[in-house]
Amino acid sequence: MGRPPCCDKVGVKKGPWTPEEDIILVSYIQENGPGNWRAVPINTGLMRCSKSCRLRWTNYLRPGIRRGNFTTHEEGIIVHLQSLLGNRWAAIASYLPQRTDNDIKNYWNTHLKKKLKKQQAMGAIFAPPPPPSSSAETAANLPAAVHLDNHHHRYHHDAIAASSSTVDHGCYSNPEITQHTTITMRRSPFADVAADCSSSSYASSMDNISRLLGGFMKSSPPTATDVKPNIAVVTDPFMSFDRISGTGAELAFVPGVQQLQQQPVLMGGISYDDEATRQQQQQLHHQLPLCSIEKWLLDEAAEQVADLMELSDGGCSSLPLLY
DNA sequence: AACTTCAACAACCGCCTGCTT
DNA sequence: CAAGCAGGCGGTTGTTGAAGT
Repeated sequence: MGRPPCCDKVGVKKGPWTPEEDIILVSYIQENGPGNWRAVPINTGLMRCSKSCRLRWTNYLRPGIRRGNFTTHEEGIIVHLQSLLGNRWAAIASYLPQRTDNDIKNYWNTHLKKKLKKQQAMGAIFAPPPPPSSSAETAANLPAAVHLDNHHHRYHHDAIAASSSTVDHGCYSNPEITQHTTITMRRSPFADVAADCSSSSYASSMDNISRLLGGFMKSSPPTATDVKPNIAVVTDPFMSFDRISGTGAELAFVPGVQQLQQQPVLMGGISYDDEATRQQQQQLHHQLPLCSIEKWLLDEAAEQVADLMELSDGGCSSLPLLY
């Protein structure tokens, strides 16, 4: 037979989470680590279903999440990836490690969709036909799994993970994680978590309640699960992480970062400020075989989109009809 | 000041896949 | 091998605050 039922729906609380519930959940995860969500409501006494607990943790409570204030660069990435992958928000979110799929999805639905609609309307009047380097062409270079199978998008992460070589810089390594993961920069779970977020409602103003719990997870050895929020990997060494600066660690950017078993680490812990380092990065970059989508991410296209989006913000859009 | 409309986003719902028993 | 659940994902709804009338 199968597993016992997750949680009976009778007596399950719905609606917004209270600070008390958040603290209970965070405290529990602090002790036991994320995972085994079925046990969470049972052991904590929370009148929430396991799914709700997981969602609350994944989208709002876990350290390392940035909320709101999407940069133009991030917008460009989202727009471009959406044009390639469709509404596969988890896949898109894997390229923006500090963003959750839910956040990206909401941002798309409330901001970007309108923005693009507007731009399309403008483009229909003013824009020339799409250039040869349109998304269709780019998509043609992607691994088949990327654009063929909507229900198996996780396989494209696998494909990416498998196609990406790993480079051991010896900065940090976690034996708990598979051989894919070789280096990460340890980052304080609370380092600038949502530092610049400002919101009035509880769910947003408490956008990371774990900050309230000093030393969260500090004592716990990093496991395959709890390392996730603390690391990030850079596949694009020249990607602008302007809004992430000051965190005390270089951030990582990795396909499938949300899926633990898929965390190949390509680079880490390197400053891109000086030219020597930049050349070093370029060398490294050339040494690393990248799969198509990563190559694409390194392509100028994303920047072009970002630039165009920026232009369009000024009210004079000439965005090519990529979408 | 009161009411209506709009925007933003948190959270729920249902489906799918893979795993456990 | 099959049944059935957990976890993950995307779509959608509900709630709240801001802006407009």
